[in-house]
Amino acid sequence: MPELAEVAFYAKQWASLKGVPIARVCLHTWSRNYRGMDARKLLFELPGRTLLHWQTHGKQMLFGFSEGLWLGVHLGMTGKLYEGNGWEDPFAHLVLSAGDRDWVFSDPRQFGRIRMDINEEEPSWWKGFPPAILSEAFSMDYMERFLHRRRRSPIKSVLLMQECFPGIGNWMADEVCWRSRIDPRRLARSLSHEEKSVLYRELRRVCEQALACIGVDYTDPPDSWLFPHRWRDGGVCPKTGIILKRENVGGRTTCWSPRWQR
DNA sequence: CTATTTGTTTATCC
DNA sequence: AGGATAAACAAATA
Repeated sequence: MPELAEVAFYAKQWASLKGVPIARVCLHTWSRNYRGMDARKLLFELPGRTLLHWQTHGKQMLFGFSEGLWLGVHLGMTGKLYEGNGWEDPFAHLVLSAGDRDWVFSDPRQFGRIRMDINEEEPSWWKGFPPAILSEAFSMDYMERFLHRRRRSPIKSVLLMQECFPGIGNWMADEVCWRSRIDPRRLARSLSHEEKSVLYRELRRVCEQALACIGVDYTDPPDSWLFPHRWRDGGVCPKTGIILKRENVGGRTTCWSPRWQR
């Protein structure tokens, strides 16, 4: 379930690998997680190297190892990173070991992606990402221009486009629409300037607040959010007490509060 | 057995 | 050309 805050959390789970030279690497070369690369390269290149630093951008992660090795990780739909016993996990697809400790990438559905580069500089695919939602460059004006370009799509679908909203996924998009009191099915062009400005504000607040709970220790957001109610059968809007509605919007199941969101 | 899943890429159609 | 939409990917769970 990794979106912005979950990705921030999972990236931190490998922080304890920092400064520990990798002794052994285990993986399945056939795994779909390695599409576009030769997984055997990891077996040759990773042992002996040390994690120096890491960063995230939206749902993307980049781990920088000694002597210019970069490991890119995307968690897809069901990926996770953790420190623990890799042998106990039937879906472990990459296990880095040192002493008796394992750092594991696990992903049952294999929609995630691992990539490796050897280069002094950060790999080229890492550069040229759109501005992070919480950065200075992500201005109201910038967001409005994108909404105009995507004016014929439902606002829910627009929020899921990583080219403008890096890190936003299904639950965050629903949360932002709910807080902004906007019906997720509405086309982007139907939003007034006032509504866009509420959307902009709530978008940034959801990112900030999700990073402060899920991003820190995976604590669920409180019951005052849509989050804990949206998948529950018979779930009720915390604002109105009315039963939440669920419907497919732009190919994704979407949850909203009928009277509350217009 | 069927439908569903918090993501992305590709094909197809407009 | 650029944009919208649906399907595909894999495997668990209800």
